[in-house]
Amino acid sequence: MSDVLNNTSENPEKKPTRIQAENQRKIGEAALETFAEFGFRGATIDVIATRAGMSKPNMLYYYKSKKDIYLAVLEQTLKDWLTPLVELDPAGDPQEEISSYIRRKLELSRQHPKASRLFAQEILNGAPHIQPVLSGSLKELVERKCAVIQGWIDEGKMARVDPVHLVFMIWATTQHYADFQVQIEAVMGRAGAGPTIAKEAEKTLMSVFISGLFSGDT
Amino acid sequence: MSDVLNNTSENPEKKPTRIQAENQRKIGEAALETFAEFGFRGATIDVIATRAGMSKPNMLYYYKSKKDIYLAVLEQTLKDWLTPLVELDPAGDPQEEISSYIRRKLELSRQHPKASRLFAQEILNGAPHIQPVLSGSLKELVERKCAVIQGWIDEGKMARVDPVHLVFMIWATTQHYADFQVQIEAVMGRAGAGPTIAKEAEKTLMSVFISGLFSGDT
DNA sequence: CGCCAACCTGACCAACTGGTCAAGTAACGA
DNA sequence: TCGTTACTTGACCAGTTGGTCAGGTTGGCG
Repeated sequence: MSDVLNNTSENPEKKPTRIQAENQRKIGEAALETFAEFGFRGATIDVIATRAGMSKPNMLYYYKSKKDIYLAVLEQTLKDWLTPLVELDPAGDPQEEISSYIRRKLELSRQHPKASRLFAQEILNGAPHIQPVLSGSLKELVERKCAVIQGWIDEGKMARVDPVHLVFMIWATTQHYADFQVQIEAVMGRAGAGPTIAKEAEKTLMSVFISGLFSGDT
Repeated sequence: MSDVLNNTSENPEKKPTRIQAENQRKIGEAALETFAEFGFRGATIDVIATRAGMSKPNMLYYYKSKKDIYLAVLEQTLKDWLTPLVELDPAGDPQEEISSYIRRKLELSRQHPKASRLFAQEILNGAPHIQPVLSGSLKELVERKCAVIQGWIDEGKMARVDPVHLVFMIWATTQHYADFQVQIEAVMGRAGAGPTIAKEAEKTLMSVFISGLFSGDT
């Protein structure tokens, strides 16, 4: 009997085969794409398996259920997601720190738009799988970083804005370019101009945020 | 035979009965809620019918298919959606116009969060039903209004930012409070404090946008 | 009151969905 | 080379889903 599998994240067993690693990568990619497009309920494991280039039973050999696949890919996404905020440095220069936070978030949005959309879907669906994370570690992280921002404000180093809403503004504006990509491309009338749009976006965001936060009229 | 029904938007027939109006309203409300939460594929007509308080066949007596229901509610949403931008007045004072545009969008987000989420779902799904609208009348509207903003910029009345990205920023920040409501409430740790959050949000958005756009250092 | 169209429903169906299983094939160390 | 284990699959199943239909009930108007 071989029941060593389904290494979602629980078994303490041996290292994965080459085939295992490769197939899990394929599945992850296909799942990300599919869940990002249709949400958990709307996505079907048939579609995911097809996009991953394997049969449905074979996919279920690696992850034992649709939910398992979803959780695996969501977990990875979530981790990547928080990294930029984690890196906001209390000891750094406020303007520099906020600038590079925005830049990092924009870059993440541009390089992993599907991950952003997956996350958006989860939240839109009511965050049924990650509610605890949101009101747990995410809340805690946000509070910690908001305290840092509040400190900068109190020192007169930036405009007096509500830190948490500022964070929301940054999340909103940066993720927008991933989540609403279709709309943006439609409105701007050029589907292939990703890099150009990204450059313009960064310039605009920077301009508004920086002069909105550091222009001195607190 | 009675086949006068299915007045999605095509038949040129007589005015709707009181029962008709009432049931279509119920269906619309339930459909909005359900599609907003699960997207087109993830929503089921059973759930919609149940939430609307009627049997599935009866619902299908008013709209002949799931897609019909979806299109009806999406169409209405889309109309409401564009109103604030339409009202941006070229003859008005730039700061006043942009301020009230943001305020109107925020208000819309607050009063119709489900509509916002429905729209977000449609875009995330790749906008399969409204692509033409996006690259047609929406694109046109945005271009017209961006020309107005560009005019203000050229007259030195506001900061030199790319108008279309400014519009995206406003869309992103305002809709965020509807689309990511669950996340916001989780992070802020108070589910019932809608009005309070909205007030803080408006203050923060205003502050950043206004001093970002009108603080004079172009 | 009597009639007709509007309204409503349980029962049904074919297609799809998540998931299982027995059995077959490929990889690889001894 | 051979046996064990990892890998893969077609066929299948039970539950769900979008949608139909024949027939029953109700509202309102003459």
